[in-house]
Amino acid sequence: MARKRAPGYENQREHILARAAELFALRGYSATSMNEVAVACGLSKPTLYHYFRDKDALLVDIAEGHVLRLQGLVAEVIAAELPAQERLRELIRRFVTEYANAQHAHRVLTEDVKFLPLADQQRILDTERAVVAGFAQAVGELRPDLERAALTKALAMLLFGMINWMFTWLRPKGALGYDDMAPMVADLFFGGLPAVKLVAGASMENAQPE
Amino acid sequence: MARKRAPGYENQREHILARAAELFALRGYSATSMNEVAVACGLSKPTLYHYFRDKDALLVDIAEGHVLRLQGLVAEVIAAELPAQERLRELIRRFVTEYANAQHAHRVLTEDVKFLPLADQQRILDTERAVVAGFAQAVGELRPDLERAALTKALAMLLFGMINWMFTWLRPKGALGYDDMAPMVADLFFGGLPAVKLVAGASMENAQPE
DNA sequence: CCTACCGATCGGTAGG
DNA sequence: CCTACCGATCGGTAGG
Repeated sequence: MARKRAPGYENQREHILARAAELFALRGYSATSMNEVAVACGLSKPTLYHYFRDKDALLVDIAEGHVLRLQGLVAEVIAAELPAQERLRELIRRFVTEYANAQHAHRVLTEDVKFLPLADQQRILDTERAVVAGFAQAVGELRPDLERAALTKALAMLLFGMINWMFTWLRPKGALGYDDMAPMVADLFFGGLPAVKLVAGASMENAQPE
Repeated sequence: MARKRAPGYENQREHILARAAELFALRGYSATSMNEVAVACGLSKPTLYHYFRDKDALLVDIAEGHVLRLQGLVAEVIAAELPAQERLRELIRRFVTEYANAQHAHRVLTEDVKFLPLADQQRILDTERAVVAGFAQAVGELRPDLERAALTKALAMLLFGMINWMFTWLRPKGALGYDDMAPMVADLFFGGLPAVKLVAGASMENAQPE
């Protein structure tokens, strides 16, 4: 029979991940020392190493945990079986909310995954690709001609660009908040989608998603 | 009388900056050592320090040089006195071209400026703000109601999001290249702009541009 | 312009 | 014999 962990073990792990994500996001992964992480958590460094094998393990848990939650959101929305436009609008709304609640993890995902061993990078990238595919699928239902031209992923990535970039410039202390931005992004995207022209023989096989 | 620099001095500096920008963009600023930069340039570390005072000086020259070129592009296009839509379309086209020619510097600008002393960060950020203002001005001419609602900068930032993010995913070895993306972004943006609704009492004073 | 170093700090782990 | 931790310090390497 498996021995039980101390009761606070998982809570402590989550607390460490949250503090590490904040430090990595603000100062960068390489420039953040394990000692800084430990101090921010009120722990000694050996205690920190009790919860995580090494520095990379922190980064993997932060980035992969975030992207798996995103994949879960996509699955939930798809399961609701909404028409393509409502589905995509709901995806935008939920992603903006999720990003707002996990800004540090999101920044780590987009900026620090390159520091991981290739196997970890690849696994996270594959999950990102599945997320993008969920968005691209809806784009293809709205513009089947883009689907045939293999441009739906490009459009999905332009949409991700608007959303992801938002978290580099919007400081929602003012009157404009994330809740205002989601419909703005959706209106801009759905308004503009019919205006996008086909380009000569495009293929998107060589894109790196998210 | 000022002593003349060796004739190849400026060329050597530019060469070092290009190699350093590539390393910083691929591996991250903090994770790149000055010794790696020196080796990549075929120089000894002391020779590298002959051209640049310290590691930060490399970063400042790369990031500030890039953003000043962008500011120059904005000034050129404004001087052409085109109507707002053509002006913005030309800005998009030129920015995508400039980014494609300076991808490494662009990545350094968007990811590594946070490692600089605050004074340098602030100066670079001010230039970025001027660039964004050039885009936002054109948006305001197309949608004066957004101007009154202080939303033109938010729209300009969504546009920057699409363009900036492009360079994280598009690998233009395939059929789809940067030249194809500029009109796609422009069509999406101009098609969607009329569909954007006003949101309750928004203000953009607290945004961090670029 | 090189070899040879410095003060400090890195990620990770020893003994108890 | 387990877990959860501490004070101290390891071998290497960073920027300069």
